[in-house]
Amino acid sequence: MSELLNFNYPPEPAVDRVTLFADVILPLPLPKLYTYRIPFEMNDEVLVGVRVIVQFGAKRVLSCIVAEIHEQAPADYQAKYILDVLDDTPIVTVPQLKLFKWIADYYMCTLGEVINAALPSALKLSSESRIQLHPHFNPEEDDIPLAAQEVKIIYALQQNQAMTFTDIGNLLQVKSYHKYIKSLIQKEAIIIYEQVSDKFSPKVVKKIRLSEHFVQEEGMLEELFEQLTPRPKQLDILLNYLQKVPVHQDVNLNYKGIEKSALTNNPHLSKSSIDSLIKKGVLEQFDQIISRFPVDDSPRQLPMNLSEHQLQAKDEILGLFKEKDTVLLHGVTGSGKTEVYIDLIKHALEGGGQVLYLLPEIALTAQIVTRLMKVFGEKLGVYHSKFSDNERAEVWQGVLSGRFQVVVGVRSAVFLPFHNLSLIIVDEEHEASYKQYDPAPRYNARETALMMAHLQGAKTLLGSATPSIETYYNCKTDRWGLVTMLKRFGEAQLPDVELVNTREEQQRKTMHSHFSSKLLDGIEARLKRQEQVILFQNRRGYAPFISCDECSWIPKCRNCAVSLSYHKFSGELRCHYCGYHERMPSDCPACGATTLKSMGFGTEKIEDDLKLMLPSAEVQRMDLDTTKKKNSYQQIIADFENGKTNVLVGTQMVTKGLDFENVSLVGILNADSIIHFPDFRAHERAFQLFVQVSGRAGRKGKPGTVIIQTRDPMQAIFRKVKSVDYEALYAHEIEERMRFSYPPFVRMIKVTVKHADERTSENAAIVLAKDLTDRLGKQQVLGPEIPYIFRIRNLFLNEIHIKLPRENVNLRTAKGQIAMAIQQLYLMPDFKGIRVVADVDPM
DNA sequence: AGCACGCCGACT
DNA sequence: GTCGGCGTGCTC
Repeated sequence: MSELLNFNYPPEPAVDRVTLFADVILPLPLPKLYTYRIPFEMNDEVLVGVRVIVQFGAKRVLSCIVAEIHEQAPADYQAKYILDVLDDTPIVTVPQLKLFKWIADYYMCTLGEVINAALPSALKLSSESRIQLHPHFNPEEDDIPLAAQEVKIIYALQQNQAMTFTDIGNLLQVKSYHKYIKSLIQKEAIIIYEQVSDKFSPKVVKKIRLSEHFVQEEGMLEELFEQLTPRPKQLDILLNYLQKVPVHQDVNLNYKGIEKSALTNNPHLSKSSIDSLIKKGVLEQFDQIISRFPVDDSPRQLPMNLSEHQLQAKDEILGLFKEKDTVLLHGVTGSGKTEVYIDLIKHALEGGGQVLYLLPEIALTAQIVTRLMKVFGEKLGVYHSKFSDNERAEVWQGVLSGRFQVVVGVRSAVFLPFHNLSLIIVDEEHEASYKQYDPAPRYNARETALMMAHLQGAKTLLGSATPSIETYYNCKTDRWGLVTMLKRFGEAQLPDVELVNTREEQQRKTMHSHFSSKLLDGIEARLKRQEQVILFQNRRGYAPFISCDECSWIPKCRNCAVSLSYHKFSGELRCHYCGYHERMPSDCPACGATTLKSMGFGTEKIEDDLKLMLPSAEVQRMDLDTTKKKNSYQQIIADFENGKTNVLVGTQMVTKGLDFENVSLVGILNADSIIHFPDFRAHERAFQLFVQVSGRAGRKGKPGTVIIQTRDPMQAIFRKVKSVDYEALYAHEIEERMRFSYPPFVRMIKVTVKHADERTSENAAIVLAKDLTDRLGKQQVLGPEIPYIFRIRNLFLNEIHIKLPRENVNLRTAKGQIAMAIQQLYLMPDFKGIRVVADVDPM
């Protein structure tokens, strides 16, 4: 038949029903994808990126993400059918799937682990076994002998329709309730089924509006008034509604209606009369999905004016973006980087793209969110780890739908379903907290952001006052662009850094507990002048350990190779690695002496000592222990901001992003513990930390003072801190990194071998290291060595460090070799129960 | 990750 | 004799 003739016929019905298969990512740590068959009727609904429900194994029903659709029937097994499709449109985008694949490859984990970390659990479905009465079972009539416990279960099921196993367990209050369930199944009194439920529930409000014909047709309202005259209450409601929604002015207002509660909270208007109006068909009730995030309706801030320096920085950045994908904005604390970011975000939005603004957790404060809200209003999504799961799911949906054009978020915000990114900002890019340490995926959000930008053709702006050596190296070698802002905003001066030799003060006996006389005098002087003080101590708790004066006994964790920290407030000894805790003993369990003394010091002791020495001071502590509750962090900040507290003692938390105008002194209690940390990044971190803390001192005209307590003020790093000489630090560090082969000259992978038995762990690590050496070469493999903390959660640790040269090594091949070596180890009968974890680019 | 199948100790 | 402990292995 010629094509011309065909032209007159309607299109053929789809007789050729294609058999399609879907490869899905299960939210489990499994190395590969699983292939399911798509039922014909779902051919159009199953798309890459939607969630589908499948049966996995004999019982389990799981929701998973479709990664690929094809016609290739599996050769060696019968594919099961997909049971259901959950989404009309994909909830994971194609560029996202590419990114997840990259994360799994690069960080040596499974796609399932990435999906698990990425999806808010409200979007993950859970299957729970449910128990209900057997449909043919009638407890009143059927005469089946039942045990007393079984009767109890049947009775409860009559009340509840369906129960879970845990419900039954709670009901019977015995451990071995399974046998009763089993027995009841046998007696055909109950059945078990799987239920998958969507946990995400949008927040809705009940709203009401007038039924349409009353507003659409002339004269209907007048008629209604007459009708309702004998019903004064109902008339009242109608009048009230019309007052709030002036339909006569604009008919369209009716469509939006008003919240039902807006009428019922008036004592004269009762819910029942509203309901009867609904019944009559005068009003109609409808649900509206509303945002869990309060929308800031306050007028948009006037366009802010960038300072000359900020404007210049912005222009430079935009200029560099023309040739380079990544630019570092090196701006000292207080140089006003945030305004530059905001301006760039606006610029990107005008171009129609999405923007992701990443911040470390401690820097994502209410202050910054409020500020961004003022500028971007409803377009801004916030993604914070303290948010509830529903809130996170809502941001996810909002990014998908395009409601949120800008997202400000923490590390995990890199997982959001962007599909049209044009700019990513990674503020405080040097922060170690961008790296997830445990569990997998052990990803670095900065690197992940760079890859995402690459995949979506977006630009990345990294920002820091103290860039990481790796980042700066990339700028120095011209891979990335560099823009500097080294002037403090408003000509604020650099703080004056004073070093105090605590060794000398100790000899002169002028130390008061852990305070040098200089620091203590400094604090007192500020208090007199009504100024505020921040004290930094990089250790929480009261004391890192306690010791008996008589017999030198030191309490240790029973699960980890660490001493227990003393937390005075709770009267406990705590392990900071596994959370084990016990009551602080009153006398020594070893010798019975009552001479237990705390050794060293943490934030809690600083707070305590200070309260004793300066009773008039209002001291507040800010660390992991005081900020666990949802709003406690905000409260502490607020109290300090409005002057309720004069001295803030804290860990890392006090170093980030907080701008207090009245702080004129910052004290660093024990600089040495930070400088002498056994790690190749110790100096870099110490510099970053000291400079960041110092940045809290003196703003807006008041030059601040920083007092650093150390046993050796001659250490070179202090000169660099004093003059905030980043270049000097970089020059020194990069030289060391080159000489001793550390990043950025090599890529590092830390392989940790864990086992409950010390010898097994050690032997396995030796065998693994040998295998790795054979595969990768002698130069590349270091160790195994026993880490400083050699036992955590009852597992003995051994570490192997792998250094892969940047050039001439195929990273992918090398990782494949490492994965194979680990697989090989797992197969050895001697090492049953061994756990091996690979951490790529460890921090 | 779960859950099933499978092989050895303390109880109805 | 059974219930039940958790070791190993598989899940499209």
